[in-house]
Amino acid sequence: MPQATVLKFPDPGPCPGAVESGPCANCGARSLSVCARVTNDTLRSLNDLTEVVTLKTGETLVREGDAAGQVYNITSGSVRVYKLMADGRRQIIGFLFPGDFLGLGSGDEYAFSAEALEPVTSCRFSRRAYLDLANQHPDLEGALLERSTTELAAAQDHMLLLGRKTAMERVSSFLIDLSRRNARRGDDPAIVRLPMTRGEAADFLGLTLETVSRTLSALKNRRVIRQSASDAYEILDADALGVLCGD
Amino acid sequence: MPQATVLKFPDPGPCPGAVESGPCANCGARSLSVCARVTNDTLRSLNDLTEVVTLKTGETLVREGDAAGQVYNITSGSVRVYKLMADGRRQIIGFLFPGDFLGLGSGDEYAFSAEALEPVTSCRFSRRAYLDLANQHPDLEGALLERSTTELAAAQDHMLLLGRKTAMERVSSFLIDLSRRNARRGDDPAIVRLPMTRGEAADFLGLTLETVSRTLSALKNRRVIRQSASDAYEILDADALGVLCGD
DNA sequence: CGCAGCCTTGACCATTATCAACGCTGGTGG
DNA sequence: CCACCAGCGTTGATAATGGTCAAGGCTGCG
Repeated sequence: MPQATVLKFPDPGPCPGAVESGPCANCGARSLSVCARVTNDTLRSLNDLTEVVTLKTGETLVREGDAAGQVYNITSGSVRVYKLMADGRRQIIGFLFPGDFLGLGSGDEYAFSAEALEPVTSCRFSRRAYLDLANQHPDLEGALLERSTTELAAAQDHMLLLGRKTAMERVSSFLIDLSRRNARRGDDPAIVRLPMTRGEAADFLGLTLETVSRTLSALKNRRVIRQSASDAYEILDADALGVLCGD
Repeated sequence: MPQATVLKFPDPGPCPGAVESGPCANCGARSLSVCARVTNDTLRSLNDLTEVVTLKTGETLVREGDAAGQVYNITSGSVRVYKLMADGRRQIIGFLFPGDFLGLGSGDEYAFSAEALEPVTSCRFSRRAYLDLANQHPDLEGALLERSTTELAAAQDHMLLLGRKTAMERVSSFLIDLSRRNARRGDDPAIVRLPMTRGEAADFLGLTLETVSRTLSALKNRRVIRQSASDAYEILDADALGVLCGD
């Protein structure tokens, strides 16, 4: 089983939620995730209980059923979060990118597993300590609730996708979603990177890898997207994609 | 458009979360939903901002896109929560039964609509006031977070169902889920009531109404379930159902 | 250079959707 | 009071979307 490399967090380093692209433009703290609501004072407290964790491709962050003791904030790379059925069928619940949290909304045990899709760096801290800290900092508590609300809304959108959308609508929605997440992080929304395999995209979209491949090919043939790197597509016609996604 | 009947809450009446079956066995408060964690003092404060709302079949509790000003706690009846696509395709996000909350984990706007599946009574209170109160009562805040965690876990289970399960596995999982919810409310887990139409069950399970009907017939023919009323089934072989549900 | 892993494409198949007919039930109005 | 009708449920026949199986190509790494 792969083991994570653990480095002690340098003091005074970036706060949880910091990303490689640097400090947040709004609050000056090096955090994309919580800056809008959380004071620098709170951020300093968070710093004290953080350690940096780096993982290689395929290494495990959390395992379904394990005690939910830790929270991660991704600072670089990407992560797959998934559930397995007894016979090996896999549903990927979501992909995490820099700025995203893992494990905040868990009960006593993680209800999912999470693995690095590519080399990952993350800030890890105790979930208990984080929740205690949130109790003392209403601004952090608010950010936490807002975060879980966003996550739930995304889950509901994904239920609509899985339950009612066609293959073309699913793939189009996926590209739009990735593009929007780029925009939120300050990356180019026209260039969508797909760090996951076709099989992983399929397990996220409720399809097979062949159907994902065929559908991407169809979008290429229609000149809606263009392959701009081995793992990236350029969106040529965002309007068409918006129509194809169904909503 | 149907209009809800609004009655002023009688003082000192049941707290939000109360159900018709009476007070909670643990804390004495008439609440199924928050009793495990919330003090009677907090409950009294909640009482003050509550009004009772009754709805007839088909009436609307909240509409997707409306300002998320109110929270509901269902005390009797059942509710469908759903999202629509532009062309009318519907994904039902979940069904609510007595003790369930609606609208707690919302942003500025509701991301879904909700309608009464049958006559409903509920306690309604201001979301803002509720969140403010939660800020002052750590026990309530904790209950709130726990609730949103549970909801998220349920959403993730449902994603697995929608993305990866067969029709038989979906219907079996659905029956098991309803049975478990019965047990949690103190009802008989062997008798599952289906207050929704086949079409509504289908829109929840990502199937068509015909497939739901056929699958229930197959379960009847296999003597796994038995129709015990026009809208209820008895689970004859819970073990078989457990195998059929896939996990 | 060769191999492993991933991607693409084709041919065929199966699960589930669609279309259709008909039965049941409960509510309404003659 | 009974007949009719609307809405729901069941079942059958057929169709289509996406899955399965298979072959071959590309890329990167040892």
